[in-house]
Amino acid sequence: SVLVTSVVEGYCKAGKPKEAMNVISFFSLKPNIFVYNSFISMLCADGDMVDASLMFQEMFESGLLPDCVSYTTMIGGYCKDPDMKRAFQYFGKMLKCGIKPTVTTHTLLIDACCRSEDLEMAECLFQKMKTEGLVPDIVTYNTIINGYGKKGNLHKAFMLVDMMRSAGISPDVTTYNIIIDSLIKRGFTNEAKDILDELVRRGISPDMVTFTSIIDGLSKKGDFEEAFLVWFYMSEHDVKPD
RNA sequence: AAUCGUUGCU
Repeated sequence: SVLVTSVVEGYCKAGKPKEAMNVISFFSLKPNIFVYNSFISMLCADGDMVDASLMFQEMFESGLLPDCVSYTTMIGGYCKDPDMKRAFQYFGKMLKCGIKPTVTTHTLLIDACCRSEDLEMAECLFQKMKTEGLVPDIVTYNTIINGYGKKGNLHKAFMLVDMMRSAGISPDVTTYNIIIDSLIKRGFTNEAKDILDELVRRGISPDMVTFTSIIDGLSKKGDFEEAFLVWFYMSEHDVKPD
């Protein structure tokens, strides 16, 4: 069993989840739900939704009922694909099975809707989750702020920052990075700098993402001197790498 | 203990 574990681990680390699962079934071992979810997650990360859905089905047929994480993982896989039709199919399936989608499930779908430029659907999910008694967290807010920001609707993005504050959630470095990147990509360089100042004033440390976002934006604008100054500022201060 | 969601460049 120690041997099996290490062989399975080896296959997983080598990025071969299918082979690892074959080893498990060869020894007629019954994976539990955590093992199944981990494997489904690996396949989804690989973009292999064919095998992910096969494994989801296999889990079902072996008598293990997929849980919220199983469904959310599958939805996440299809959102990345992106195959929103199937993503929403799984969303419907989990509702039908009486499994309550979580904040994570909704955030995942909101993010995918934003990426497919369907801000209406994103907004709809955002409203719906609240009526179901779910409380959007900082990731949900950052996700939808990013959706509006990237689309150039900065007014709405700032409104959502206010909304999250009223909900008692303080914007974090990711929130600021999203706003700064959205501004700079639309050419609002000075406004982006103001936000950078605000971030520092609030005691948040800018990170690598903050600066690469600014430097990239300035370079694409052809403002290499400014870009260099920011780079210089960055090397003078201790910027946390990821 | 171990499985799902958000920001830049590449």
